[in-house]
Amino acid sequence: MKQYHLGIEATLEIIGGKWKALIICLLISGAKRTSELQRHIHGISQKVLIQQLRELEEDGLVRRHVYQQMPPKVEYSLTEYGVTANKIVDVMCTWGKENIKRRQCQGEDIVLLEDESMGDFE
Amino acid sequence: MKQYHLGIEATLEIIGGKWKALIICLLISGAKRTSELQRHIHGISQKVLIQQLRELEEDGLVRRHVYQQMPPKVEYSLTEYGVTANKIVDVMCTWGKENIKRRQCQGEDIVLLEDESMGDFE
DNA sequence: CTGTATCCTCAACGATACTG
DNA sequence: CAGTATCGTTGAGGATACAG
Repeated sequence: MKQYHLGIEATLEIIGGKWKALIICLLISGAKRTSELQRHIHGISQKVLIQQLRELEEDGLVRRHVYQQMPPKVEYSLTEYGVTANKIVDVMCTWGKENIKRRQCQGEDIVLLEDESMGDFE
Repeated sequence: MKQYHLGIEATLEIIGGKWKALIICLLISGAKRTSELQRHIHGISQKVLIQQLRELEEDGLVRRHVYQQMPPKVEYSLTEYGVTANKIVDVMCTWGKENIKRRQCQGEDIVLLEDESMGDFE
């Protein structure tokens, strides 16, 4: 019998990885292909990306859709349950933006480049 | 110049570690001693706990207060800024609880033992 | 393009002992 | 009790090559 002591423990197990919240964040704006995701997640390798997607799939947050065609095309999207994680990701985005502003005011040399090219292209 | 593409990236850098959100969660209910924290965070070693606390301190979320006495006593608490992270931790707790319920309904053998002994003692 | 399989590296973590 | 130092382990993640 697995035991938790706080709700947050379960949350961290599922989206506590280094990249998962970010992946969900990107998928909120719509289904994305593997390569698309990788392009938007700076520093992640293909191997790890796919691995994280698999785990999110197992936990019921992400759905994988294969188009039978050549060349291959695969899209990942959020399940209805995955969409509920929106709540978390959303506050994380907001808080993060404020954090960046705060640090800029303190003189840190950082910048937030809002990615334009995300909504709908392909 | 450090570049971010989404607000959430900054958030993950700061509280994306394995334990940090949990630590903040525990500190919301009030200042805690090192040993107290360790007791509530199952599976963390003292070394890592202190390390994470130091990082949270550097990022301005946590304050360290040393009582000059023997035996030594140190308490950690949230700064005003740390308290703002409440928003994130709070949804994570809520979502986690719902996640546990959901999985219980699906037949998983898990349980959430709400820690009684947390608010005020000592 | 998507995904698997290897190999390899490095940093995070655990355990322990020790200091104040 | 709080914290540091050291050593050893392990596993996550990177790089690359290759298959469908």
